[in-house]
Amino acid sequence: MPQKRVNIRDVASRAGVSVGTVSRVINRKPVSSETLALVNQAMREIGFTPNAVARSMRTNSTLAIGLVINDISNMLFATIAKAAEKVLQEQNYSLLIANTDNDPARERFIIESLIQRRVDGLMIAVTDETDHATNALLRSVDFPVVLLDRQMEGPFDSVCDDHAPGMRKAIRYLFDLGHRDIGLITGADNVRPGRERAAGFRAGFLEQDRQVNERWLRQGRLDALYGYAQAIEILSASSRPTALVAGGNQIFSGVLRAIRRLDLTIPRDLSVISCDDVDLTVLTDPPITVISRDLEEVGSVAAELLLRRIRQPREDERLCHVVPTELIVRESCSHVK
Amino acid sequence: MPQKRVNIRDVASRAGVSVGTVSRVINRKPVSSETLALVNQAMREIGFTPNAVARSMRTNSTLAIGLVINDISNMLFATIAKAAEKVLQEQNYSLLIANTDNDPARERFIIESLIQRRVDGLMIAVTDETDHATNALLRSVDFPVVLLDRQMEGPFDSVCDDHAPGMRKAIRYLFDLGHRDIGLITGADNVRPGRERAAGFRAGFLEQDRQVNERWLRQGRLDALYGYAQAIEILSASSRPTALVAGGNQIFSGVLRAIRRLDLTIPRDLSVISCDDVDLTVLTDPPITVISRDLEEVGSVAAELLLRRIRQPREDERLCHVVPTELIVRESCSHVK
DNA sequence: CTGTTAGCGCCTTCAC
DNA sequence: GTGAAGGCGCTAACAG
Repeated sequence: MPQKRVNIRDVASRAGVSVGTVSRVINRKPVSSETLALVNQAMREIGFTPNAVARSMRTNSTLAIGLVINDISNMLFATIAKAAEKVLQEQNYSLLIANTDNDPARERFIIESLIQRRVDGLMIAVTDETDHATNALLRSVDFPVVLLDRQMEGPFDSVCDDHAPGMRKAIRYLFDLGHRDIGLITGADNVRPGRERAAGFRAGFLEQDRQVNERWLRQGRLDALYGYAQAIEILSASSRPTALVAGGNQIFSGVLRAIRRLDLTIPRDLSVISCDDVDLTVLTDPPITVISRDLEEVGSVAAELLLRRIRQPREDERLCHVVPTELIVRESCSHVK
Repeated sequence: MPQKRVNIRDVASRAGVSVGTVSRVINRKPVSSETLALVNQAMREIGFTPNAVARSMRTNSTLAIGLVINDISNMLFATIAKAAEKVLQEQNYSLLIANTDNDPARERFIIESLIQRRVDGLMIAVTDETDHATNALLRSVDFPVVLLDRQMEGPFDSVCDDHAPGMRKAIRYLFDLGHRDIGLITGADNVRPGRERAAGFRAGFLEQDRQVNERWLRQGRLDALYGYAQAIEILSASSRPTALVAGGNQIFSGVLRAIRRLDLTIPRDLSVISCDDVDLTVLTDPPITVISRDLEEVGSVAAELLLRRIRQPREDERLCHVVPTELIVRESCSHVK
């Protein structure tokens, strides 16, 4: 573990030039080819590595971006993170990832820590869009913020998925198959995916001049446990829907668990549609019909939006990139009657 | 976007104290209760946020840890990352995540960037344990490094999983069921999980005084595409094994795809064992017998090891925490004959 | 093209 | 318990 306390000044004296010249070499500014060689050699000889902390301090830019999400071990966020990191890495930015675990207080703590670290930008899927403290904090920030499938008042760009239209397509599809008794389990209204999916669900029924059965519309959380509990409730009641939509990839995992537990067969006993295409929906038997979207697009567009805004922080209107949603029909839904 | 260019000096003059005193308040050093209140109020009034970059520069510590992996969208790494981040967050450390995409050159680039950023520590699952350039780079580093299920010469702590014994248990289990024709698809020898799983596989056969059928032992990569391709080859040959072990969670995904494609039924046509317990193995039908380990332990122990070493960088011998492996029997294997 | 110099914001002696 | 001063490593402005 060689302690490298070598700095630009050491390089300068070793190469017989000034620190300014070394700095220029590091930053690829015009330098005579002789001094360039000289400096490069000196750097190699004494094992110099530029100190990004000092540079950040001086340039007032850290080339670091924060990503704040519930849980990186959720495939959804992991996929988004990967795509975002790819874009950032190409531009020499680094990605700081922090999990809020759905805790607003923790979320705020994380944001403050990122502020102190002077990140150049932030991508965040806030835990609760109606949380005023978080909103105030995000508004107070002096770097660009991109919301990941969230809506909040403030000068934020966002990448949003077209959940509602997707859900309508799904409902229409189910109606076409003869289903009238349809359930949906998804997140609460304080978070865009839950809100939009529920809205699309209602819109789908409206379009058919049908009433939503409120007992079968469950809006709470987006996690597997919630999906499991609600599915058990809905499916073990005396009368149950003929089709159930899992409004979220983790919810689907819970729903499937419930279906196995109750020993139901898809699609004989129950038609099922999920959101987000993951291994599980493709590889389970039968393969599951899903409302899908390009998650990598979410991540890479979010990163690009951020970089753009960092480079030209014009005060003009905020962008909202919407990612389309698509119904992929597989074998998890059957005709009714 | 209020530009906050307030620093410790502004706070000091606002509060009518010296910068030293403000610094003491920030760092919770003893200060008279009056000045404490004074300073706190001043900080609030002018909206002061400590600058972690400047602090890092001064204290020579960034409170940042790097995590270098192939692909954060691999459940394996996502789970590890989550557990590690939790531990780090509690200690006020932040986590920088970068994907190598299995590219050694990119991996080196990332490591160098982390060095320049002066991270306080690094967790890494190197792409290729035999890569000398990467090894040299990691040895040259002046902060602690923890290897994630990898082995390399050098002053590195590591967290390793007990793959070989787990694989032996699996083989023994299959033999007990009457299987003699067993295949394994896993990573190459230049990466610990692949090497250990293959070793355990061979050991299992040795223990039974049986020969491994080399046609059915495939060591290449740990991704789904490789798993798929190899499974197709093995399973569509004129004679095929009665049992197949997927040596990795992504490989299993590919294997399952191949099985569906060839329209085989588990366990009637083929017994299957996978490694790592994920949604897919639990929820597919039938549920899959797996060699499992506690992935969260991997992440949290790695973080703890790192923090320990950061706090006391004694030169004493390197630690290798080994995480046990366990065979979870489910319904994917049947008796033979 | 190159050298010199003044800080970036903070912490840490050292006096008081 | 508090104030003053130096410097962490680097970049940017200016002068040559």
